Amino acid sequence: MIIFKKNVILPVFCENLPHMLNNYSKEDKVLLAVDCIIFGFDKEELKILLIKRDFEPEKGKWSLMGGFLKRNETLDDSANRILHHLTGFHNIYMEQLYGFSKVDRDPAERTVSVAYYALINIEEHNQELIEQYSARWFSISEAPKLIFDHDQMVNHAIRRLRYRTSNKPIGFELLPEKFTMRQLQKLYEAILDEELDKRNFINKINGLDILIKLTEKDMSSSRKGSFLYQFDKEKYDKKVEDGFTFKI
Amino acid sequence: MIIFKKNVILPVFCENLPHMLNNYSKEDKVLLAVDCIIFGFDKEELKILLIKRDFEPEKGKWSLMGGFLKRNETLDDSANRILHHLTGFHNIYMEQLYGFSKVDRDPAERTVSVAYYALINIEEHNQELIEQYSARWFSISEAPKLIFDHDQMVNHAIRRLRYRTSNKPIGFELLPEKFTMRQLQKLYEAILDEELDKRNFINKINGLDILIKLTEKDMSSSRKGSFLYQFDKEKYDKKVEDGFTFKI
DNA sequence: TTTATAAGTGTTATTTTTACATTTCCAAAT
DNA sequence: ATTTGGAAATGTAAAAATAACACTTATAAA
Repeated sequence: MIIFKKNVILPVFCENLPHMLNNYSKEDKVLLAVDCIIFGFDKEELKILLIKRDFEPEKGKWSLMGGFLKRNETLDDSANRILHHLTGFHNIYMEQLYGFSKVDRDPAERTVSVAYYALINIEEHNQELIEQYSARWFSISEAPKLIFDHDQMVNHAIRRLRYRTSNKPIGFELLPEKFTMRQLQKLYEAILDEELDKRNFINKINGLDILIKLTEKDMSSSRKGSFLYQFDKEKYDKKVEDGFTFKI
Repeated sequence: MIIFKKNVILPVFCENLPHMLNNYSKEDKVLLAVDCIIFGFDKEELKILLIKRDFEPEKGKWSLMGGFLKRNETLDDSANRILHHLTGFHNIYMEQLYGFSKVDRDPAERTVSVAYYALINIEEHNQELIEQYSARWFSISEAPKLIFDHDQMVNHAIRRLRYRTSNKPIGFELLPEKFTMRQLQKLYEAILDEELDKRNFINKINGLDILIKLTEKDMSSSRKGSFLYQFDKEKYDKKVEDGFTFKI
């Protein structure tokens, strides 16, 4: 709905003051895209899920999964919808990143894209959907060049992910429900791109007191076997409420 | 420019795959607003610059300064343009914050707004322009309720500003060229909303080695007078290059 | 029974952060 | 000329957080 004003004296500078007059009709509209950087973690590597374009423009090139904002949805809704299409899941951990707006970023039409990043348990994706979209997991270091400004988006997402480790226990979103300390450490090493000391890491994690140690062991990686842990979301939430910050 | 595809067999799921077919013409377009949280620092308080709407809807209410993205500009361009209108200055320190997209956030029309925050030296604004826009500086604690989701934007900006102190010497953007240690400390106290120990603060700042101590003194606040300092951007830039982080 | 291998475990040194009180300088008043 | 008032300037010691470091244990497979 567009409202037109009556009986208003327009000073000269008013055409530059859209918030002062709701003559929205004169304003340019744009396509608003939402592109998702989907992170997964596989054994020792941080990966991203990319889709292959099989049409022009940029046919045969790899790209982030994306879509356009619809009139009746929020950006979060849109990102959720896009993630659901590719993975089959709802309630994926997801965060808005940044708006990319170079005028010619998409050669087909003026488009502004808001990038989101998402964290998923790589074991849980829907293989069928992924095939439908010609999607593939790439480790960060081996990912191909992407279309448009998608590489820039990925770099932005990695930086954000790295920073987020100091605020939120995002790592747990990327692991299966039950995991070993070694897996958790490898994940943090992958995200932070640095090696961590095993004892210091375990001490710090235990100090946070947000893990449940199970009696169950994972026997696949050694003869001794390693205990499995679970993330205790309840304990974590209580701690966050009391104003605590998660820091590795 | 919109490109229509020919001779393409459309699988059933293709309408949900805009990146797979550039049939952009079917997609909804939206108005993209840019709203600016303009911070200033006055003596002991962090302030924001607000404008008063003198028209419907939301006549008489206070709001952030904003505008709409034009077809041929980036979001940064747009924010710069808006800031220039209100202050008369170019090259204002500015950062993109977040995209706000509640479907009915603007009752007049579907609008997505990308918020920016900016830091300006409060002594340097253009009084004439500010009067033209019925603008006023408010201390954060005394700011009126704002229209739409602008309060949410301001809160977001304060959080970001607080975080940025640990990365960037943003404080200096808010001060006059020459300033006293006390002013700098008061500013950080205002941003972080906590009292800091004078000696520890000075030790830390001096440890960063990015200030030039002038021989000149400010005599307005005491009989002894206090030395004035200048931010040494060159030294700072060199340090950033060597991978250093600024932390108070 | 032996062996091979990753899992598990604490202490000390170093660095960073916090807490804290006295002296100095100068303009204004006398 | 002397005194006075008040903010500016300054350093050290205790506490906390972080970083460095190596041996023992549990188990399956040989």
